[in-house]
Amino acid sequence: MKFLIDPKSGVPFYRQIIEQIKFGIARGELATGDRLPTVRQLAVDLSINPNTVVRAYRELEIEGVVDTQQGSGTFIGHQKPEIDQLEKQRMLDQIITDLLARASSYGLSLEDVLEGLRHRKEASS
Amino acid sequence: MKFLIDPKSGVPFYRQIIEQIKFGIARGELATGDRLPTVRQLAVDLSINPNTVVRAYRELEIEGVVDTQQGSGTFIGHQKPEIDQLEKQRMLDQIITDLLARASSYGLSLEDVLEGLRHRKEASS
DNA sequence: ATTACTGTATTAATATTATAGTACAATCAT
DNA sequence: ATGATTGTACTATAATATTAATACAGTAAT
Repeated sequence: MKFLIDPKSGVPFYRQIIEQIKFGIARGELATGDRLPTVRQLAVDLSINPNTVVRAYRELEIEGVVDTQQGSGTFIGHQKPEIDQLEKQRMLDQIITDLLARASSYGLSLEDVLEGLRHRKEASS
Repeated sequence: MKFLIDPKSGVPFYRQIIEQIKFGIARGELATGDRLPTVRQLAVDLSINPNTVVRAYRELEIEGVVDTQQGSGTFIGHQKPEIDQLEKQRMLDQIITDLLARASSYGLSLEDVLEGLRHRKEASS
C-alpha cells in the first residue's frame, strides 16, 4: 500500500497516516496480520520525522487497530476500526462538499461537474 | 443558517466555520449573494474571538468562496460569467482531476463520486 | 556475542491556534 | 457631515499541537 501526505491540507501528518491506514483496512487492502512499514521506513518515504509515524501507530494501537511489537514491527490487528459504510459516506460527503465549493467559485454548477465526470467515465472505459 | 462549533472535536474553530459555510453552499442553503453574519455577530453567537471568524472568512475569500467588502459585509462569492468557455473547461478538468486523486486515495471510485453527486442533485431540487 | 533490525522514551524546538486589545478604513443610512 | 455599522491591520500573549533530535531497549538472525 502506498502512503501519501499533503502538507498543504492543514491536517496534521500523523492524522493523515491514521486515516489512510483505516481506509486501507476498510477497503480490504490491509488485512489482519499484515505488516505495516517500519517507523523509520515510512518516515523516510514521506520525508517526515520518525516520531510522527510513531504517534500515528501508537494512536492506532490504543484504538486496537494495530498491534506493535518492539523489535519485530507493527501489524494490523484483529479488531477492525469502526469505519465502515458510514465513515466512508462521511468522507465522500466531505470531498464532494469541497469540490462543489471550489467549483461554484468558478461559476461551475453541480450539473457542470456531473457532466465533466461523465466524460471522464467514458474516456476511462 | 445556524452555526455551531464543537470545542471538544479537536478541529480548530476557524476550520469548523469554513466547513459549515462550504457545506451550506453545497446543499444550497447558501447561495451566491447571500450575506454571512458579520464578523462580530458570529463571534458573539459562537462565543469566540472575532479574529477567529476573520480568519475563517479570509481563508474562504482566498479560495474564492466568498466576497468581502469592507463596510458592507461578507457574501457568498459572485460567480464570474466573464470567464471564457475554454478557461472554464480547463478549470473543470483541473477540479475533477484533483477530486479523483483525493477520492481514490480513500478507496472511493469515480462511480462512488458520481453517485454522491446525484444524491446532492436530488436533495437540492 | 554481534549485528542489524524493530519499537520506545524523553526532551527540545517549532508551528498552529485562539484570544485580547487597539486603532484604522470603507460603506451606508440619516 | 455624522454616526453606526462593516471589515482590516497590527501587536502581543498564551496555550496547545505538532514535529524534530537523540538516546534507549527489545527481537531475531547469524
